[in-house]
Amino acid sequence: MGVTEISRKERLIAIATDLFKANGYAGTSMRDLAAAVGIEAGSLYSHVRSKEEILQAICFGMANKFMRHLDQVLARKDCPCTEKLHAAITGHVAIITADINATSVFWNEWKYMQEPWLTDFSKMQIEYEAKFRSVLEAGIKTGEFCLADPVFTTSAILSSLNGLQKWRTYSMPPEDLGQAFANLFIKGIKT
Amino acid sequence: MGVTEISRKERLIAIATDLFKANGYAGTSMRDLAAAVGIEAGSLYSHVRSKEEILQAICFGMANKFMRHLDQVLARKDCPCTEKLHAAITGHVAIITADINATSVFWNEWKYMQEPWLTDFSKMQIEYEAKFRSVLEAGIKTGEFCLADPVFTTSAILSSLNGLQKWRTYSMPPEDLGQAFANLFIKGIKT
DNA sequence: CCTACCGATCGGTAGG
DNA sequence: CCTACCGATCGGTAGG
Repeated sequence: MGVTEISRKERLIAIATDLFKANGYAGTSMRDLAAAVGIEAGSLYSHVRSKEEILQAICFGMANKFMRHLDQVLARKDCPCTEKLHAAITGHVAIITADINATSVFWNEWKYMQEPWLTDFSKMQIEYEAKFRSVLEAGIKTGEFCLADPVFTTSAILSSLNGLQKWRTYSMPPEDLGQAFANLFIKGIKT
Repeated sequence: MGVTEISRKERLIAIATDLFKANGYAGTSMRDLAAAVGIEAGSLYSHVRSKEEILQAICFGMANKFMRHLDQVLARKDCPCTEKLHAAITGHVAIITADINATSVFWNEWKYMQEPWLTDFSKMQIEYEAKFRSVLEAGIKTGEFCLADPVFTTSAILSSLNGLQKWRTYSMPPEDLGQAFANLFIKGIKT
Protein backbone atom coordinates (compact mmCIF):
# COMPACT_ATOMS: atom_id res chain seq x y z
CA MET A 1 0.00 0.00 0.00
CA GLY A 2 2.58 2.56 1.09
CA VAL A 3 4.76 1.88 -1.89
CA THR A 4 1.94 2.13 -4.39
CA GLU A 5 0.62 5.29 -2.79
CA ILE A 6 3.99 6.99 -2.96
CA SER A 7 4.82 5.96 -6.48
CA ARG A 8 1.43 7.03 -7.81
CA LYS A 9 1.83 10.41 -6.18
CA GLU A 10 5.33 10.72 -7.56
CA ARG A 11 4.13 9.78 -11.02
CA LEU A 12 1.46 12.44 -10.73
CA ILE A 13 4.06 15.02 -9.72
CA ALA A 14 6.33 13.99 -12.59
CA ILE A 15 3.53 14.48 -15.10
CA ALA A 16 2.57 17.79 -13.49
CA THR A 17 6.20 18.91 -13.78
CA ASP A 18 6.13 18.45 -17.54
CA LEU A 19 2.83 20.31 -17.86
CA PHE A 20 3.94 23.18 -15.60
CA LYS A 21 7.09 23.54 -17.67
CA ALA A 22 5.20 23.50 -20.96
CA ASN A 23 2.22 25.69 -20.04
CA GLY A 24 3.15 27.30 -16.74
CA TYR A 25 1.57 26.73 -13.33
CA ALA A 26 -1.29 29.18 -13.88
CA GLY A 27 -1.71 27.90 -17.44
CA THR A 28 -2.16 24.30 -16.36
CA SER A 29 -5.56 23.25 -15.02
CA MET A 30 -6.21 20.31 -12.76
CA ARG A 31 -8.31 18.95 -15.61
CA ASP A 32 -5.28 19.13 -17.94
CA LEU A 33 -3.31 17.21 -15.35
CA ALA A 34 -6.05 14.64 -14.81
CA ALA A 35 -6.29 13.99 -18.54
CA ALA A 36 -2.53 13.52 -18.79
CA VAL A 37 -2.56 11.13 -15.84
CA GLY A 38 -5.56 9.27 -17.21
CA ILE A 39 -8.09 9.84 -14.43
CA GLU A 40 -10.94 12.28 -13.74
CA ALA A 41 -10.23 15.72 -12.31
CA GLY A 42 -11.91 15.08 -8.97
CA SER A 43 -9.82 11.96 -8.45
CA LEU A 44 -6.62 13.98 -8.25
CA TYR A 45 -7.65 15.08 -4.79
CA SER A 46 -7.26 11.60 -3.34
CA HIS A 47 -3.54 12.01 -4.05
CA VAL A 48 -2.89 15.67 -3.35
CA ARG A 49 -4.60 18.21 -1.14
CA SER A 50 -4.35 21.02 -3.67
CA LYS A 51 -2.76 22.16 -6.91
CA GLU A 52 -0.27 24.18 -4.94
CA GLU A 53 0.94 21.16 -2.97
CA ILE A 54 2.28 19.79 -6.25
CA LEU A 55 4.16 23.01 -6.93
CA GLN A 56 5.61 22.96 -3.42
CA ALA A 57 6.85 19.39 -3.88
CA ILE A 58 8.61 20.29 -7.12
CA CYS A 59 10.18 23.54 -5.93
CA PHE A 60 11.41 22.37 -2.55
CA GLY A 61 12.53 19.04 -3.99
CA MET A 62 14.89 20.84 -6.33
CA ALA A 63 15.96 23.39 -3.72
CA ASN A 64 16.95 20.58 -1.37
CA LYS A 65 18.98 18.81 -4.04
CA PHE A 66 20.92 21.98 -4.83
CA MET A 67 21.52 22.75 -1.18
CA ARG A 68 22.61 19.24 -0.19
CA HIS A 69 25.20 19.13 -2.92
CA LEU A 70 26.62 22.55 -2.16
CA ASP A 71 26.90 21.71 1.53
CA GLN A 72 28.93 18.63 0.63
CA VAL A 73 31.29 20.73 -1.45
CA LEU A 74 31.71 23.33 1.28
CA ALA A 75 32.54 20.63 3.82
CA ARG A 76 35.67 19.50 1.96
CA LYS A 77 38.90 19.98 3.91
CA ASP A 78 42.26 20.88 2.38
CA CYS A 79 40.60 21.64 -0.93
CA PRO A 80 41.63 24.66 -3.04
CA CYS A 81 38.84 27.14 -3.69
CA THR A 82 39.28 26.66 -7.42
CA GLU A 83 38.46 23.00 -6.98
CA LYS A 84 35.51 23.79 -4.74
CA LEU A 85 34.11 26.22 -7.27
CA HIS A 86 34.61 23.67 -10.01
CA ALA A 87 32.67 21.09 -8.01
CA ALA A 88 29.94 23.57 -7.08
CA ILE A 89 29.40 24.47 -10.74
CA THR A 90 29.52 20.95 -12.17
CA GLY A 91 27.29 19.62 -9.40
CA HIS A 92 24.75 22.39 -9.88
CA VAL A 93 24.68 21.71 -13.61
CA ALA A 94 24.36 17.94 -13.09
CA ILE A 95 21.28 18.48 -10.91
CA ILE A 96 19.79 20.72 -13.59
CA THR A 97 20.43 18.35 -16.49
CA ALA A 98 19.11 15.39 -14.47
CA ASP A 99 15.69 17.05 -14.52
CA ILE A 100 15.39 20.01 -16.85
CA ASN A 101 11.62 20.31 -16.49
CA ALA A 102 11.71 20.33 -12.70
CA THR A 103 14.43 22.98 -12.88
CA SER A 104 12.24 25.09 -15.11
CA VAL A 105 9.37 24.92 -12.61
CA PHE A 106 11.76 25.53 -9.70
CA TRP A 107 13.12 28.62 -11.39
CA ASN A 108 10.05 30.12 -13.11
CA GLU A 109 6.95 29.05 -11.20
CA TRP A 110 7.93 29.22 -7.54
CA LYS A 111 6.36 32.67 -7.25
CA TYR A 112 2.90 31.10 -7.43
CA MET A 113 3.33 29.49 -4.01
CA GLN A 114 1.51 31.06 -1.08
CA GLU A 115 2.89 32.02 2.29
CA PRO A 116 4.59 30.66 4.31
CA TRP A 117 6.22 28.59 1.56
CA LEU A 118 7.01 31.65 -0.49
CA THR A 119 9.14 33.16 2.27
CA ASP A 120 10.81 29.85 3.12
CA PHE A 121 11.71 29.31 -0.50
CA SER A 122 13.12 32.80 -0.94
CA LYS A 123 15.25 32.32 2.16
CA MET A 124 16.67 29.10 0.75
CA GLN A 125 17.55 30.86 -2.49
CA ILE A 126 19.30 33.66 -0.64
CA GLU A 127 21.12 31.17 1.60
CA TYR A 128 22.26 29.15 -1.39
CA GLU A 129 23.60 32.20 -3.12
CA ALA A 130 25.45 33.25 0.05
CA LYS A 131 27.09 29.84 0.39
CA PHE A 132 28.08 29.86 -3.25
CA ARG A 133 29.50 33.34 -2.85
CA SER A 134 31.56 32.26 0.16
CA VAL A 135 33.65 30.08 -2.17
CA LEU A 136 34.47 33.11 -4.30
CA GLU A 137 35.29 35.22 -1.26
CA ALA A 138 37.56 32.54 0.17
CA GLY A 139 39.32 32.26 -3.20
CA ILE A 140 40.01 35.98 -3.21
CA LYS A 141 41.67 35.70 0.21
CA THR A 142 43.86 32.82 -0.88
CA GLY A 143 44.83 34.73 -4.01
CA GLU A 144 43.29 32.18 -6.37
CA PHE A 145 40.60 34.51 -7.68
CA CYS A 146 40.64 38.09 -8.85
CA LEU A 147 37.23 39.72 -8.98
CA ALA A 148 35.92 43.02 -7.73
CA ASP A 149 32.38 42.14 -6.70
CA PRO A 150 31.56 38.63 -5.41
CA VAL A 151 27.86 39.45 -5.12
CA PHE A 152 27.71 40.36 -8.80
CA THR A 153 29.83 37.46 -9.98
CA THR A 154 27.82 34.91 -7.99
CA SER A 155 24.59 36.15 -9.52
CA ALA A 156 26.13 36.19 -13.00
CA ILE A 157 27.34 32.59 -12.69
CA LEU A 158 24.10 31.23 -11.22
CA SER A 159 22.01 33.07 -13.81
CA SER A 160 24.03 31.46 -16.54
CA LEU A 161 23.74 27.94 -15.10
CA ASN A 162 20.04 28.21 -14.32
CA GLY A 163 19.41 29.58 -17.79
CA LEU A 164 20.12 26.07 -19.05
CA GLN A 165 16.46 25.18 -18.54
CA LYS A 166 15.57 27.47 -21.47
CA TRP A 167 18.17 26.23 -23.95
CA ARG A 168 16.57 24.77 -27.06
CA THR A 169 19.50 22.53 -27.98
CA TYR A 170 22.87 21.50 -26.60
CA SER A 171 26.05 21.57 -28.68
CA MET A 172 27.56 18.87 -26.44
CA PRO A 173 26.40 15.91 -24.34
CA PRO A 174 24.66 17.08 -21.12
CA GLU A 175 27.36 15.50 -18.97
CA ASP A 176 29.97 17.81 -20.53
CA LEU A 177 28.07 21.03 -19.84
CA GLY A 178 29.24 21.39 -16.24
CA GLN A 179 32.88 21.20 -17.30
CA ALA A 180 32.29 23.81 -20.00
CA PHE A 181 30.65 26.25 -17.56
CA ALA A 182 33.41 25.67 -15.00
CA ASN A 183 36.11 26.35 -17.58
CA LEU A 184 34.49 29.57 -18.74
CA PHE A 185 33.87 31.05 -15.31
CA ILE A 186 37.04 29.90 -13.60
CA LYS A 187 39.10 31.40 -16.42
CA GLY A 188 37.00 34.54 -16.08
CA ILE A 189 37.94 35.07 -12.42
CA LYS A 190 41.39 33.44 -12.15
CA THR A 191 44.31 35.57 -11.03
CA MET B 1 -6.82 62.24 -31.22
CA GLY B 2 -4.02 60.07 -32.62
CA VAL B 3 -1.62 61.11 -29.92
CA THR B 4 -4.06 60.44 -27.11
CA GLU B 5 -5.01 57.10 -28.55
CA ILE B 6 -1.41 55.96 -28.79
CA SER B 7 -0.38 57.17 -25.39
CA ARG B 8 -3.39 55.56 -23.72
CA LYS B 9 -2.64 52.28 -25.37
CA GLU B 10 1.01 52.56 -24.38
CA ARG B 11 0.06 53.33 -20.81
CA LEU B 12 -2.17 50.28 -20.83
CA ILE B 13 0.69 48.14 -22.13
CA ALA B 14 3.07 49.56 -19.54
CA ILE B 15 0.68 48.64 -16.74
CA ALA B 16 0.10 45.20 -18.26
CA THR B 17 3.87 44.68 -18.38
CA ASP B 18 4.13 45.17 -14.63
CA LEU B 19 1.23 42.79 -13.96
CA PHE B 20 2.54 40.12 -16.35
CA LYS B 21 5.91 40.29 -14.66
CA ALA B 22 4.40 40.04 -11.17
CA ASN B 23 1.72 37.40 -11.78
CA GLY B 24 2.53 35.93 -15.17
CA TYR B 25 0.52 36.22 -18.38
CA ALA B 26 -1.82 33.34 -17.54
CA GLY B 27 -2.06 34.57 -13.96
CA THR B 28 -3.19 38.05 -14.95
CA SER B 29 -6.84 38.54 -15.89
CA MET B 30 -8.19 41.31 -18.05
CA ARG B 31 -10.18 42.31 -14.97
CA ASP B 32 -6.92 42.66 -12.99
CA LEU B 33 -5.58 44.84 -15.76
CA ALA B 34 -8.73 46.94 -15.99
CA ALA B 35 -8.66 47.56 -12.24
CA ALA B 36 -5.01 48.64 -12.40
CA VAL B 37 -5.76 50.97 -15.31
CA GLY B 38 -8.85 52.33 -13.60
CA ILE B 39 -11.56 51.34 -16.11
CA GLU B 40 -14.03 48.48 -16.51
CA ALA B 41 -12.94 45.18 -18.02
CA GLY B 42 -15.05 45.52 -21.15
CA SER B 43 -13.57 48.92 -21.87
CA LEU B 44 -10.11 47.45 -22.42
CA TYR B 45 -11.34 46.15 -25.76
CA SER B 46 -11.67 49.62 -27.22
CA HIS B 47 -7.88 49.86 -26.91
CA VAL B 48 -6.74 46.32 -27.71
CA ARG B 49 -8.25 43.51 -29.73
CA SER B 50 -7.26 40.81 -27.27
CA LYS B 51 -5.17 39.97 -24.24
CA GLU B 52 -2.61 38.37 -26.48
CA GLU B 53 -2.13 41.50 -28.55
CA ILE B 54 -0.67 43.11 -25.43
CA LEU B 55 1.76 40.24 -24.98
CA GLN B 56 2.79 40.50 -28.63
CA ALA B 57 3.48 44.21 -28.29
CA ILE B 58 5.72 43.64 -25.28
CA CYS B 59 7.64 40.66 -26.66
CA PHE B 60 8.27 42.00 -30.15
CA GLY B 61 8.98 45.47 -28.81
CA MET B 62 11.87 44.09 -26.77
CA ALA B 63 13.04 41.72 -29.50
CA ASN B 64 13.28 44.64 -31.91
CA LYS B 65 15.28 46.73 -29.46
CA PHE B 66 17.80 43.94 -28.93
CA MET B 67 18.07 43.23 -32.66
CA ARG B 68 18.47 46.86 -33.71
CA HIS B 69 21.31 47.41 -31.29
CA LEU B 70 23.16 44.25 -32.23
CA ASP B 71 22.89 45.09 -35.93
CA GLN B 72 24.49 48.46 -35.23
CA VAL B 73 27.37 46.78 -33.44
CA LEU B 74 27.88 44.26 -36.25
CA ALA B 75 27.99 47.05 -38.83
CA ARG B 76 31.08 48.65 -37.32
CA LYS B 77 34.08 48.66 -39.62
CA ASP B 78 37.70 48.32 -38.50
CA CYS B 79 36.58 47.35 -35.04
CA PRO B 80 38.31 44.56 -33.08
CA CYS B 81 36.05 41.66 -32.13
CA THR B 82 36.82 42.26 -28.48
CA GLU B 83 35.39 45.73 -28.80
CA LYS B 84 32.36 44.46 -30.68
CA LEU B 85 31.66 41.85 -28.03
CA HIS B 86 32.05 44.49 -25.35
CA ALA B 87 29.52 46.71 -27.12
CA ALA B 88 27.14 43.81 -27.73
CA ILE B 89 27.16 42.87 -24.05
CA THR B 90 26.89 46.37 -22.60
CA GLY B 91 24.17 47.30 -25.10
CA HIS B 92 22.16 44.17 -24.36
CA VAL B 93 22.42 44.87 -20.64
CA ALA B 94 21.46 48.52 -21.10
CA ILE B 95 18.28 47.49 -22.89
CA ILE B 96 17.47 45.07 -20.09
CA THR B 97 18.04 47.53 -17.27
CA ALA B 98 16.06 50.21 -19.10
CA ASP B 99 12.96 48.03 -18.68
CA ILE B 100 13.41 45.09 -16.36
CA ASN B 101 9.71 44.18 -16.29
CA ALA B 102 9.38 44.14 -20.08
CA THR B 103 12.50 41.97 -20.22
CA SER B 104 10.93 39.55 -17.77
CA VAL B 105 7.81 39.24 -19.95
CA PHE B 106 9.91 39.00 -23.11
CA TRP B 107 11.92 36.19 -21.59
CA ASN B 108 9.37 34.23 -19.57
CA GLU B 109 5.94 34.76 -21.11
CA TRP B 110 6.51 34.71 -24.87
CA LYS B 111 5.48 31.04 -25.00
CA TYR B 112 1.87 32.06 -24.42
CA MET B 113 1.66 33.69 -27.86
CA GLN B 114 -0.21 31.82 -30.58
CA GLU B 115 0.92 31.07 -34.08
CA PRO B 116 2.14 32.63 -36.26
CA TRP B 117 3.70 34.96 -33.70
CA LEU B 118 5.21 32.09 -31.77
CA THR B 119 7.23 30.93 -34.76
CA ASP B 120 8.22 34.46 -35.77
CA PHE B 121 9.43 35.16 -32.28
CA SER B 122 11.43 31.96 -32.03
CA LYS B 123 13.08 32.75 -35.34
CA MET B 124 14.11 36.16 -34.08
CA GLN B 125 15.62 34.60 -30.97
CA ILE B 126 17.59 32.10 -33.03
CA GLU B 127 18.71 34.83 -35.42
CA TYR B 128 19.83 37.04 -32.57
CA GLU B 129 21.84 34.25 -31.03
CA ALA B 130 23.47 33.47 -34.39
CA LYS B 131 24.48 37.10 -34.88
CA PHE B 132 25.86 37.27 -31.38
CA ARG B 133 27.78 34.05 -31.98
CA SER B 134 29.28 35.41 -35.19
CA VAL B 135 31.23 37.90 -33.09
CA LEU B 136 32.78 35.08 -31.09
CA GLU B 137 33.58 33.10 -34.22
CA ALA B 138 35.21 36.09 -35.87
CA GLY B 139 37.27 36.67 -32.74
CA ILE B 140 38.53 33.11 -32.82
CA LYS B 141 39.72 33.62 -36.40
CA THR B 142 41.55 36.84 -35.56
CA GLY B 143 43.14 35.11 -32.59
CA GLU B 144 41.50 37.42 -30.04
CA PHE B 145 39.39 34.71 -28.43
CA CYS B 146 40.14 31.19 -27.32
CA LEU B 147 37.06 29.04 -26.82
CA ALA B 148 36.17 25.56 -27.95
CA ASP B 149 32.44 25.85 -28.55
CA PRO B 150 30.92 29.19 -29.72
CA VAL B 151 27.39 27.77 -29.59
CA PHE B 152 27.79 26.88 -25.94
CA THR B 153 29.56 30.10 -24.97
CA THR B 154 26.97 32.27 -26.69
CA SER B 155 24.16 30.56 -24.82
CA ALA B 156 26.07 30.78 -21.55
CA ILE B 157 26.65 34.52 -21.96
CA LEU B 158 23.10 35.36 -23.03
CA SER B 159 21.62 33.23 -20.25
CA SER B 160 23.66 35.16 -17.74
CA LEU B 161 22.66 38.57 -19.11
CA ASN B 162 18.98 37.71 -19.48
CA GLY B 163 18.97 36.28 -15.97
CA LEU B 164 19.26 39.88 -14.75
CA GLN B 165 15.46 40.15 -14.84
CA LYS B 166 15.28 37.79 -11.84
CA TRP B 167 17.91 39.45 -9.66
CA ARG B 168 16.50 40.66 -6.39
CA THR B 169 19.10 43.36 -5.78
CA TYR B 170 22.09 44.88 -7.51
CA SER B 171 25.44 45.33 -5.82
CA MET B 172 26.24 48.22 -8.18
CA PRO B 173 24.40 50.95 -10.11
CA PRO B 174 22.53 49.49 -13.12
CA GLU B 175 24.67 51.45 -15.56
CA ASP B 176 27.76 49.61 -14.32
CA LEU B 177 26.34 46.12 -14.83
CA GLY B 178 27.14 45.93 -18.54
CA GLN B 179 30.80 46.70 -17.90
CA ALA B 180 30.94 44.05 -15.18
CA PHE B 181 29.44 41.37 -17.43
CA ALA B 182 31.75 42.34 -20.29
CA ASN B 183 34.82 42.13 -18.02
CA LEU B 184 33.88 38.70 -16.73
CA PHE B 185 33.11 37.13 -20.07
CA ILE B 186 35.84 38.73 -22.12
CA LYS B 187 38.40 37.61 -19.58
CA GLY B 188 36.82 34.17 -19.69
CA ILE B 189 37.41 33.78 -23.42
CA LYS B 190 40.49 35.92 -24.07
CA THR B 191 43.60 34.29 -25.55
C1' DC C 1 -11.21 6.46 -8.43
C1' DC C 2 -15.93 8.31 -10.53
C1' DT C 3 -20.20 11.23 -11.00
C1' DA C 4 -22.19 15.27 -10.30
C1' DC C 5 -21.87 19.46 -8.82
C1' DC C 6 -20.53 24.15 -6.18
C1' DG C 7 -19.52 29.27 -6.58
C1' DA C 8 -16.14 32.00 -8.78
C1' DT C 9 -13.87 33.68 -12.53
C1' DC C 10 -12.28 33.68 -17.26
C1' DG C 11 -11.78 36.28 -22.25
C1' DG C 12 -14.63 38.60 -24.91
C1' DT C 13 -19.07 40.96 -27.03
C1' DA C 14 -23.48 43.81 -27.87
C1' DG C 15 -25.47 47.90 -27.50
C1' DG C 16 -25.33 52.13 -25.99
C1' DC D 1 -15.83 54.13 -21.70
C1' DC D 2 -19.92 51.58 -19.13
C1' DT D 3 -23.61 48.03 -18.24
C1' DA D 4 -24.98 43.68 -18.74
C1' DC D 5 -24.15 39.60 -20.30
C1' DC D 6 -22.36 35.13 -23.09
C1' DG D 7 -20.49 30.28 -22.85
C1' DA D 8 -16.48 28.14 -21.04
C1' DT D 9 -13.58 26.89 -17.55
C1' DC D 10 -11.51 27.20 -13.03
C1' DG D 11 -10.04 24.72 -8.14
C1' DG D 12 -12.21 22.01 -5.23
C1' DT D 13 -15.95 18.98 -2.67
C1' DA D 14 -19.75 15.47 -1.42
C1' DG D 15 -21.07 11.10 -1.60
C1' DG D 16 -20.44 6.94 -3.18
